Amino acid sequence: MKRNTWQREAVRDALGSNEGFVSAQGLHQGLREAGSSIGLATVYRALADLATEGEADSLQSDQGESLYRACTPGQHHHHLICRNCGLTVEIEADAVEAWAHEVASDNGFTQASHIVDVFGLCARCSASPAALGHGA
Amino acid sequence: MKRNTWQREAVRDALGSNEGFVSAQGLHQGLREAGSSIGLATVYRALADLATEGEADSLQSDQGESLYRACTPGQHHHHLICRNCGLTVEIEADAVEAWAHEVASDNGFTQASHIVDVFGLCARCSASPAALGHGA
DNA sequence: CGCCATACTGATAACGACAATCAACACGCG
DNA sequence: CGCGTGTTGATTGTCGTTATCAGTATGGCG
Repeated sequence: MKRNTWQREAVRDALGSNEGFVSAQGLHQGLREAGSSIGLATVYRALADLATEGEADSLQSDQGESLYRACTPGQHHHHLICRNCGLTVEIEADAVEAWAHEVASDNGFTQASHIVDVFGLCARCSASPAALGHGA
Repeated sequence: MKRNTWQREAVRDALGSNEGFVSAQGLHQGLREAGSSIGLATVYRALADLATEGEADSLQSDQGESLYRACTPGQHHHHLICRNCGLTVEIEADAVEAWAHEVASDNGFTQASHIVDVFGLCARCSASPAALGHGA
């Protein structure tokens, strides 16, 4: 049986109140700082569950860290992510979906799935080179 | 000065003689079994160098492992990867490149880059359900 | 309302991948 | 041949994630 725990809710809530992708550890730290006594392992579990149930999307950062973000459930979409501030925009890509399946078929592949994410600098970060953090 | 060592060559060679993506540790193990006395750290270094120089492509496995594969140097391309046997086909996707930049621009993003990989089952694995290992 | 079974929690240990360390070494050059 | 230095490789450390396991809270039921 699946129980209804405040911890699960806390993670879901923290995820929903975040604009970009967050790491499990970052989320845990944020919750702790907000006064919660939630455990790290629980955050990992909750995030894994959320991702499995389709309520959260996950991707891997450059360093191999898993990042999570709340997403529109039951809808296939991709992400446009700001490399600097983490701002994330959900994007749809019917054309890309079609292309992926076509390419797969052309090569005899079946059961095609795909990973498609676009990284860049959002308008604000593009306009603020100083914020890029590589100031000499 | 950059030296010409047999280790670097061994890694490059091992990478080239492999059809799909390999993990650093897998490659190291393979070289060891082939009689080489190359060290694990050296394999990591060589792979990182190769990837930096554009002679190898890298992607992250589901478990967060970094996988490498030899690729056509200096050319931007993506991959169609068999989920079962690892067979990899290089694919070009001008349309997707254009789409990615367009979507980024539409949302005010600059310096767009993207991750695009397609997974599926290759013709052989599609025809051999028994090989999928989850016989039920 | 209180009890019980059990799913869940959370601190910690284990684990795996990877990076850093550092002495020994080999390559290339004079 | 001998020197300088980039490279190697065994080992250690770091970091993210998962497993462990006893304690706890949840929710159904008497």
